[in-house]
Amino acid sequence: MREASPPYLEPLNEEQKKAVLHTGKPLLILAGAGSGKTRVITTKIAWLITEQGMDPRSILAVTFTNKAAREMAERARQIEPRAEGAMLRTFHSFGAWFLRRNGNFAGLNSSFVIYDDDDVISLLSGIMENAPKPEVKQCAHNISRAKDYFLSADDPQLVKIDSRKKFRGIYKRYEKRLAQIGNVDFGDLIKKPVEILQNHVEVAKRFHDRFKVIMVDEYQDANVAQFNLLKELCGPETYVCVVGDDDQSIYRFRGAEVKNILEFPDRFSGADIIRLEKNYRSTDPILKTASSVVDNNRGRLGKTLYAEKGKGTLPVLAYLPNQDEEAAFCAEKITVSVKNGESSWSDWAVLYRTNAQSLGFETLFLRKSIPYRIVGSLKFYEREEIKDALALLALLVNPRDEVAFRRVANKPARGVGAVTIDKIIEASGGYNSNLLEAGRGIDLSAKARAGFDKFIKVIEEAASILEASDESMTGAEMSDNVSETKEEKKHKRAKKEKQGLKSGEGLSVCVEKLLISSGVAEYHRTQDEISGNSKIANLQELLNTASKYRNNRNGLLEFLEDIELDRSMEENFGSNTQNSVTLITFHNTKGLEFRRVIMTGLEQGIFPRNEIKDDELEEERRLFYVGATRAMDELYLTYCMVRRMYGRTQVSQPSIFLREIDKQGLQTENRTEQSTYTERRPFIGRSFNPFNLNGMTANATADAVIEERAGYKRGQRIFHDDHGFGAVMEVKESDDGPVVRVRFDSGQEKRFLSEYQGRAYEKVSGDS
DNA sequence: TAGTTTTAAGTTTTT
DNA sequence: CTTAAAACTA
Repeated sequence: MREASPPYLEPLNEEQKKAVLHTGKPLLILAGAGSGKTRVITTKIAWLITEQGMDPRSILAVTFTNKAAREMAERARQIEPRAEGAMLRTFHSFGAWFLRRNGNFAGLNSSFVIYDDDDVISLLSGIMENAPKPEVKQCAHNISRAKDYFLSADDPQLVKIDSRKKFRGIYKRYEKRLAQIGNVDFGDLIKKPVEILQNHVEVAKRFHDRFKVIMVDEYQDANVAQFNLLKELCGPETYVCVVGDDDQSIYRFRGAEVKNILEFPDRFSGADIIRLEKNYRSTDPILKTASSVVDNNRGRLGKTLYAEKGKGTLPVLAYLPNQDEEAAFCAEKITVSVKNGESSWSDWAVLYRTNAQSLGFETLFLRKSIPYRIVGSLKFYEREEIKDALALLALLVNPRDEVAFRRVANKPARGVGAVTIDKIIEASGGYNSNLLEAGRGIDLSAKARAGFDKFIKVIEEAASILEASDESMTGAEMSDNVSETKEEKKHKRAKKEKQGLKSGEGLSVCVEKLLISSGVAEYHRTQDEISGNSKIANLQELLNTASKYRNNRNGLLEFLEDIELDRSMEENFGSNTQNSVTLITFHNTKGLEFRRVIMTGLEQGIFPRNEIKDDELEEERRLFYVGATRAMDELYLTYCMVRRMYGRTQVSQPSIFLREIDKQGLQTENRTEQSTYTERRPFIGRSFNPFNLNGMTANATADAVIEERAGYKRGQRIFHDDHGFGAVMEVKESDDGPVVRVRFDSGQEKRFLSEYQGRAYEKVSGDS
């Protein structure tokens, strides 16, 4: 039946073509970085539609980040417009979509709200009465991990996550409370759908009938629960195709199991494996640099990537005096290149390990008028005023939401104190109890009663505005399996607006009313006046975003869900970000590419992080590999001599990764020579060669100089008048001179400024 | 008990 | 240095 092969297959190489045309059995595509896996997936979607006559709606493709999902949808649509009908989502957004329609099988109302980590901690601290905050956080984390591994509160395996006896009880109570409230956490978005599919054959059958093809991108980052979800979604007829690269597994800390990819052929019997080893993205020197680091890992399948691009300029290794100079270096390289017309702003990406590092680049780029955009979770949604607003909205869709209730019931103060709040929650007890109703029916002091009645009114009035424009949701609509992509939603929204539906205002009408009548707006306005914040401006920004949603219950649910699942909200904030430099964490770069990449902060303690175990070091190496392989043409690596951290300046040591790279394959640039810092600190003299990284000479020299200045050496035994005998653990620089860290035989550690030597403690001869 | 001031602690990474 | 928790005051 096949005629001449479609034109979009032309640019593919043999293996890629094989992967696209593959049918019949499960398929594992082992795709190295830059080997065109997104092209394979998107082309495959097009091919299935145009050549196999497949209904786009029966195709499901799952990714890990919203950005990847959007990009995939975009590229698939470019090849074949009908691909718009396919379902392209992140695992979590698929889970939410599933639960909105089938949550009733797990006793879940369709208008649940998704709790983020902060909400979970807040709920848990109510359960673990007067436990210290760090312990609550630990429990929250462990519960989340347990769900990653698909472990319920009664699972014997739970001890592997948390060995403490009480953990199981806490987990149980947490689950019970969450069920009473009727909300879910992130883990539930995966775990609950699996349970429903396992326990309800008829639901499973519906999904097996619906999705004939399931594809998973970045499969190396799937956790156990996500694997289970894939397994349950696959019926006997389903064609399953996963794409991954064990060298790019960077989410182990979140429960990702590389085993999933290694054991895929066992779990899906008869699976074929296709390897994509031709790299089209990067030049040979860039690929060599990336590989030389990840090659040091033990636990990997091992593969060779061939640079189809061939030769290119060598990556630049730059040594800078401090982080301000590091930012200046980036700014300079970028500006010069752009002004010369060699590149545009958007060709550039600045990568860092932790979000905190972005600040320095932001401030400098702002001053130098370098356009930039930050990719990553927006701290916008963590702000007090935004959380307040969202809590009010959450209460509107789910009046059982204890966490939201606690947050806003007495904000601004209206006489409903903690005691009253506890009383109301207590009274609500059990299932299906509306907190507002519960509060209405109990005895309260006159003051509390007046305040609480006001609060009820606020919520009810806002709800009535919503209800008024709600086209009531039919049961059919809820259980309907029809996919509704973002694009379709936008379409619908636009259409509604044309039909004269409060155009341009939408949901913001309701949000605004709520903010004003609750007094939250007024509260933050006065806060602004006192401390010169811009909380009101932030709330305004939230209103702008809300205006894009319909002013009814569904619109509100959609709004809250989008915020929980996609905190970047690019389409809402990204209007002026077309041509700008990208500031991004290493983790967030996964799946992206840039012509020119600057990897910053390559220092011990930053990247890789300090005090980590071997397997964690391997994950950091993979992270380095991911970052470096994002670069197409040019790669820059920067590290600093000193770095400010927690407000103190510390001498940095070059990242161990820099020692793993062959220096022959790099150009070096040293900007520390003329540094004023060097002049003030002559102890870092000629003998300190920053580029002599093979064999730790640089570090050893720097350390030795500091130790000499301090008059103490590592390992040395000392005696302290108050603390007794101990050993010097570390000698390092600080703003106030060398600092000595001592571990005393009693077990406790102390730090001393070495200038107090002789007064604070005497030296004792001998060593360990 | 609400709101302020003082003190301590702290940085992975994301859905 | 920034932010969260504890301690304190009105």
